[in-house]
Amino acid sequence: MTDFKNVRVRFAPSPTGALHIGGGHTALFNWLWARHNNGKFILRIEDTDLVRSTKEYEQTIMSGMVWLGLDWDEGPDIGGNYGPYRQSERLDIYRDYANRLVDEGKAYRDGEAIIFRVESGQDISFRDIVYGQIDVMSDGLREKDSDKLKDIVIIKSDGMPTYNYAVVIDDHLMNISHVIRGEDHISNTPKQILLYRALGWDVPEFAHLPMILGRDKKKLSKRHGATSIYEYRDMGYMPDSMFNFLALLGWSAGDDKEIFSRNEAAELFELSRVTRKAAVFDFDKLNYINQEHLKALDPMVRLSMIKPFWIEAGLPVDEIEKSRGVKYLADALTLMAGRGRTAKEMADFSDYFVSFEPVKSRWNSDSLDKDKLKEFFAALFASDEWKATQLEEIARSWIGSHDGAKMKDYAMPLRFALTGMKVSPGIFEVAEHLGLDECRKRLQYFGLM
RNA sequence: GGUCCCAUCGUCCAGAGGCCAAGGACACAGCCCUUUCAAGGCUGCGACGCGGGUUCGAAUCCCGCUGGGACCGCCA
Repeated sequence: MTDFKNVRVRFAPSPTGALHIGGGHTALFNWLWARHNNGKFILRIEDTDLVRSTKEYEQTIMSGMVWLGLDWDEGPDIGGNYGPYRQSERLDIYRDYANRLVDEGKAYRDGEAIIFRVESGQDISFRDIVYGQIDVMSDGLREKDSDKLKDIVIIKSDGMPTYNYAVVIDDHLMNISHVIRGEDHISNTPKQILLYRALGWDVPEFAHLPMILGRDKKKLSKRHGATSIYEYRDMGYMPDSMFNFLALLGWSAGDDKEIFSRNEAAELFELSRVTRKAAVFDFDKLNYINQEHLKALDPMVRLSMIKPFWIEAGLPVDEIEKSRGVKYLADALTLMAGRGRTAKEMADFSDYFVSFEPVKSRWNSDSLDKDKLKEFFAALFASDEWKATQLEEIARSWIGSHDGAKMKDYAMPLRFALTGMKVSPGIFEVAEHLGLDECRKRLQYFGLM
């Protein structure tokens, strides 16, 4: 399966909406196959639906792909030897071949449209790389609720080609070796094969991909909530994680490795290992994968992922970066190790490193018995070094020498005063990182010093 | 209604006749660690839809049933 020469695959979205999960999944598998074989990944815009297609969506889809890390070798923006890559710019090509079909008596005109005649008794079976042999006879191409044979419209009355026709012309002319697309296209394939034959062309390899379903096992749609790739970005999922997660829907390398990079996936990917069963989009797994990537990230890169969410929350990130340095922020996130599954969660859980304001609004010290705490904090601040290990040591010995004192009765108030949260990394580490002055400031504010 | 596809733990995958009294991951439960929550470690729960074949032997092959899904548009 790896001996294919000159692999050329394409992702051919119609610009009628943002890049959604299903489209991203298809694009991803095409990219994987191209990169695995050192082939070409082509982006082709199928904008033949005049009323729904827009340039804005075309742009959005491209940025969605860029975000996912799917780079293409030929496309409307960068050109290539097989252009144009926008179907609306290939109209004369479709026209010419349609006329040829009419001249040969294989198609006829009806109104302004051109329609391909479907003959009965044609064996239009094909072998799919993932689904195997699929047997179909042309007699099965019927009109809905009728037993009439259904001819195929190839040029619409508005002069635009139909999907089933344009896809054949383009895939052939663009020298596509493998047509990799969603399983919902399996039943379109026989029609396209009829067209390939009428035109006298060889058919490419076909590989259909399993669908992605919602939790209710219905085709993923708006009803299931987020469908656009961008919505995931905004929720705090990172591109590497989305890539990793999507790659695992309908494919596995066969080993137990589930967390991997784009390059590792490209290296291991095999079309023959793609699953046939539709897969349910599982947020739990996505969360897990995102968390794993979050943990593994280089500190500076991690910071760049978290920063936008801090800024969105109105925190003075740039100010802190200037006064305390980027390393302070990056290290703060390293301290968060494993806390937070999305970038947004991690940002929310660590806001107190950026500003004291959110802490003030989250907590007050009214119900505390401050006298004992003040004694304890005074002991802490007497430390000759503001280091976590040292602070903890002092805390333990202070607690050991005070009858009935428990660590949590002192550590928790400290945690609340410093973070405003009942949950945080080890509180002495937090204290060390915040620094003596900042800690004093916070404790004083709460009347604990 | 017609054509086609699919069917292993709740979910994602492994399994391509004996290595499977079915393995991993997520989720869930419990324990350990512990100043909290995570992370980490350990344990547990949990599936081959049903019925027939073929075979010495079937999750794996065949048939039927059932259950899902896709398509049948001058949308893609």
